[in-house]
Amino acid sequence: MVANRGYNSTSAKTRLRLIEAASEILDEEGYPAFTARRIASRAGLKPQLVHYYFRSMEDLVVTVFKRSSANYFRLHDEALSSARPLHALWRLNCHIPEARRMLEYVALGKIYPALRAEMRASGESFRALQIEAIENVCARRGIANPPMSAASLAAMMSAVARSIVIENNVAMTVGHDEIHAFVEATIDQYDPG
Amino acid sequence: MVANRGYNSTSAKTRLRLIEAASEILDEEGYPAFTARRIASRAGLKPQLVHYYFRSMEDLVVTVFKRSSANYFRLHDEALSSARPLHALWRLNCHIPEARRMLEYVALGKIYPALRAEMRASGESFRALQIEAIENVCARRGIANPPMSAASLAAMMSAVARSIVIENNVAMTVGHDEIHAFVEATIDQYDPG
DNA sequence: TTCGGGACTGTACACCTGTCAAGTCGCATG
DNA sequence: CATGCGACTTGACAGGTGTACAGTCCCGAA
Repeated sequence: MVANRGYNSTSAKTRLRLIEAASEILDEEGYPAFTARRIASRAGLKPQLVHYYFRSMEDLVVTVFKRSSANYFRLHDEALSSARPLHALWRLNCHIPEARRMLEYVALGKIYPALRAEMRASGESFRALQIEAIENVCARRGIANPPMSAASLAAMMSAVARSIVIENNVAMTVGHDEIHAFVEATIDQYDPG
Repeated sequence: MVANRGYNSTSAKTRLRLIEAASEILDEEGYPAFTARRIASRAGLKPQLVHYYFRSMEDLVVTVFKRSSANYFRLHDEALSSARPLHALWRLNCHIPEARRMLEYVALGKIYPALRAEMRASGESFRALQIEAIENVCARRGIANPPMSAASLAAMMSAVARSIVIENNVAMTVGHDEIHAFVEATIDQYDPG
């Protein structure tokens, strides 16, 4: 007779190893390598264990994403609490490994609806936090007429950073330095150093 | 004995049907459906014909991309030759089907190096054309100190448009209207209506 | 010492993928 | 009429995918 199929054992060591391996695979080889067999082999485990600990690949990818997201939340929170929150946020947005990973999730989102839902939830809440942080900066610095609204600054930062990463993936470079400098200059108007 | 394997017959009707079908599949079902069998079935043809007309899936995807790209070149050229080139370009950038398609190519680029190379080439040349067009507008209108450099405006337009589409894919909306309005307002400073 | 249950393994299924080799058909040319 | 060749079909290969289910092991409680 079987089995609890440790779906819920959030602490099981082997389960964590799988999550870790899946995360590394996504970072190093991208979404096409996100398969049960590759992940298990990366973790030094039998492929069947993936379905012992996770109902399905969708379940796994959502779990991995949630972990990424929680991790990112810490960095994000740290950035927004720092002395110059907007610069810190911009630096975080431009952090290549994080941005690349998000791109893999975008691809996997085409396949797994539950992942899309999770991405939407976390994406919206990160953006809300950013908007709040930008408004706080404006209030603190007494900036009444900022160059752009808080929402559009937040959206622009993530759009530009994401785009640079996408284009780097195909070895494009034209305009990257310029747009990067422009965003930095814009941020400087809020949060001068 | 076989066969010329119509690799080069650029005009063969069946070959064109396959390219057309591949293009539609990419638009309607996305990169996961970009397989020889699905494409052939969509074209009402036997799957093996794909490899009769194309050396490999990579060969096919590159061919399809080149066609997209050539098509897009016409729209792009038309936009840049219009009375208000920057607004027309912005509208083109925001045209959802085109932007979504590009996203599928990004995903497929992870798998096919030759596609990446093609994307790089066409991407760089589109951007160069845009920069030139922006500089022309500045010269024509006598704008000596534009709000941002031509290169960064071009990069920003495509970054923002692309990002909105990515986020729409996961049903995110926060900040879209605002950033869209900001880009439009920026463009207005170059090319007022 | 028995027993139960959680952790893991072995084996397998059905399906899908890109790719290939050989054969067939029909038409146009000699 | 024969030949040849391009267009297409048949059939298959090797490998990959997610997923299922029964069996085995081991350890801790009774």
